[in-house]
Amino acid sequence: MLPDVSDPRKPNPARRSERSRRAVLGAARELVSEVGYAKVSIEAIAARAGVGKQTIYRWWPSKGAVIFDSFLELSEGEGEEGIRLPDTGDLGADLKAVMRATVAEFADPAFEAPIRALNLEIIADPALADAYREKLAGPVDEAKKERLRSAQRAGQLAADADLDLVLEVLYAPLYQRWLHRAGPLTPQYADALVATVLRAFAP
Amino acid sequence: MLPDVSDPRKPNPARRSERSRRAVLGAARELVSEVGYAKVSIEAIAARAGVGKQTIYRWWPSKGAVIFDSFLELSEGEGEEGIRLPDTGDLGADLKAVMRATVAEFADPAFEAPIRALNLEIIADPALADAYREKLAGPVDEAKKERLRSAQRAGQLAADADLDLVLEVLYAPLYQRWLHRAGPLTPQYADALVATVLRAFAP
Amino acid sequence: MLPDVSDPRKPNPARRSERSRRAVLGAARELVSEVGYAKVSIEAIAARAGVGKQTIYRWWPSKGAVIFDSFLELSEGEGEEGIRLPDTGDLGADLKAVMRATVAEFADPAFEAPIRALNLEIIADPALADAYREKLAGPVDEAKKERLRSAQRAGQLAADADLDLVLEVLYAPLYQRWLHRAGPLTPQYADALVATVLRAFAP
Amino acid sequence: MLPDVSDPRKPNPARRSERSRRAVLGAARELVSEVGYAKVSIEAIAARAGVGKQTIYRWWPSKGAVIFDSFLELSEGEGEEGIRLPDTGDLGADLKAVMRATVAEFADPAFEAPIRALNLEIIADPALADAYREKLAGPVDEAKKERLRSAQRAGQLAADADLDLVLEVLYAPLYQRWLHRAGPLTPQYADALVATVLRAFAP
DNA sequence: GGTTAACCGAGACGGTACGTCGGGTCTTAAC
DNA sequence: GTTAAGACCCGACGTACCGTCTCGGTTAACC
Repeated sequence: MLPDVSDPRKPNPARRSERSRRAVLGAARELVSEVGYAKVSIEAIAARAGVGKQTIYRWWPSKGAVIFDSFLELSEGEGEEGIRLPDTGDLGADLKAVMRATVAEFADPAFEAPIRALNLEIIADPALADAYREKLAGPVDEAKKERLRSAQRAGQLAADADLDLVLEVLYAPLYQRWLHRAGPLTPQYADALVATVLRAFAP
Repeated sequence: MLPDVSDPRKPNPARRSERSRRAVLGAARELVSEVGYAKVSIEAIAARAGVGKQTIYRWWPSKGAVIFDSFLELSEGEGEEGIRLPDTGDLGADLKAVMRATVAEFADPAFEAPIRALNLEIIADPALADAYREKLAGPVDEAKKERLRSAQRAGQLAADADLDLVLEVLYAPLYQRWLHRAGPLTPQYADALVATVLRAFAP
Repeated sequence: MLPDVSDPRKPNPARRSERSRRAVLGAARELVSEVGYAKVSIEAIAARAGVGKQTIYRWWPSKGAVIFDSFLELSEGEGEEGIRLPDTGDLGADLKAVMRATVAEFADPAFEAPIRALNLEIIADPALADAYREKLAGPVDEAKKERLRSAQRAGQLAADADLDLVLEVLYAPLYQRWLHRAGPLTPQYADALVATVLRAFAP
Repeated sequence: MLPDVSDPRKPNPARRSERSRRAVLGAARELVSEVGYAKVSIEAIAARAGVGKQTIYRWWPSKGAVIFDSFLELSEGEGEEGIRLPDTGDLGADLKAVMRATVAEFADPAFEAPIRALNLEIIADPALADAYREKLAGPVDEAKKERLRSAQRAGQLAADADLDLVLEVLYAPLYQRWLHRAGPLTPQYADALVATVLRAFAP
């Protein structure tokens, strides 16, 4: 057997220190909350984590990747497969509940800084965008689509509706408002989006 | 009347060098296209523009502000009041044309770097976001709403539709796809968005 | 007749503002005392004096020249020709008095900064060294030599003694000690120097 | 024992790069010769040495200290204990030889710039003055005093003469002339100083 | 007594260097 | 062989001054 040909001095993950990994991700999370994404430096993460800079460079390709991983870490184990939206049989009511919760989450100033940081990374770095879609957004979107399929079966949504499009029409306006700080995020706004989608994709 | 109390050594705009201003904005524009937003440095802008660094720091608060201004500069005088959307009387056809053009613009790799740069700034800096909405997005949005009002009068759009919401539903999904590189931007996608809006906000 | 060939836009001294001249020299003096020679900037002198920078550049070739002039100003009118050393007939006693006074002056911390500044300039700039010898040191040295000649006539000093050398042997050790901070400047030290000179140049 | 409380992030000298140290001192030496002390910048030293600026700031407190060190380096290993003045038994002859050599050295234009630079630093910075006396002047002065003691034993010099004073009377006039460019440095001048000292401190 | 040339204050300009921060690489010692 | 530690080279930061260059506004000399 040939030795790993994609050689470039790859470290051996088997010997990786779990202790250091967690310390780095924890420090990254703290620092993003404290000083904001732009002002976080690898130097500071290493110092806070009590870790050599090299240890960070060895295992992550960029500052963005570290911080992204620190978000991943948070969301993991959250439900383990178990992400599932409420299904009372009334699509409108269920969507309103979910959208109002989303609006509330975005409006929480405590989440402002880290979520914005996460989005800046994703926008700037295609690789992170892929990882985001696969690891974070993907499972959630799948759960949402599952609820929509249930609605289709119940005759509350056009059977031929493009579910990706439905989700985009539902979430993108909210996302854009928040991203651009273009207006207030209120429960009424959430309701309006749900109403719009129900009308656009009625059977 | 008191002499401007917010003293901190403000420079006198009357003596500002127009020559330097244009050189800086031009250099900023070039550099963003060449190396991308993140890698542009004030140092490089000053060097390229043949200008002292202090001249930049004197008139702009941040790198983002310089680059933002360089975009503003581009769009100015573009229409001078004259932004107006086509109005053939057929809202669907007109919107499709506009949306397809927008899709094409976003897909053009030459605009990728600068537009992404602009968006990163806007997302990261509330002050720039305000300026963006007022100076760049505002006039365009107003023109779009004007077209929608025309459609309302023609009975092609619900008279009580929230035009801000209409625009968001129309553009935000497209914007999000592009921002997250979440899928291809095709003419079909543009058409689908138009169809969705027409259905959602039908009279 | 040719117009002044050494043309380079010489300003006309007749129109020079005496007010500005004094303000500049005063500010220079103050700043040297406050922050030390090395940290004085032309910018600061101009600001303190309430004068445009150009006004300084118009009339002085360098920072050193300004500061040097500020010293000249101080010493002028001091005696107008009238510098004369005490002559009681006892050379030893007279020299001791003068040397002890000199020692005391050098030891005064208030004079430390400015005198050191003056010396740094003189050492670094040959032109200023010439001006110093002519305008400041010259008259004083001449007065000292006059006293020595009186001593020669009185038979207290060798008639063929090289008076420049005598002065150097008297003052240079003191000067060097002060300049290099190589030891304490005491009245005893002054006395020792006088004794040395009297022995070396006894008739 | 407490760990060095004067904490401020002191670097660890054990890990210091000898390569960088020598490169910096070499570059400093060259630049002083080429452009003169005042025009040497830390930036230029770093560039010439192929060294990061931080490496200089890490190990030296000021430009003066770097340049001073570059002189120290030169004089080291020069004699290793071995500084010793000629002792033919004839103090006058020996001193004349030494003083004439000193005069010749000072008159050499190649040494003018660096030596003047060294002196400016010493005069301006008390810390460097101390280092100078201890590391450079000290050993040489001790050798000179040794020769003088030998002369005292031989009855050529007053047994109670203050040797520090003797050295000052011998060297300070010469030093002052050179520093102020106050006159020519000739072998005759050297002889005159020796004669003066011999007379002043004759037994 | 009115014109005009100069000096004046102010301060923006293109630059150089400052001293600091952080990036990413490399070395050392400890485990 | 990975780790914590941290020195290294490098590039950029934002600031301080440099010496030059307009600007209006006095001001003194000459018409």
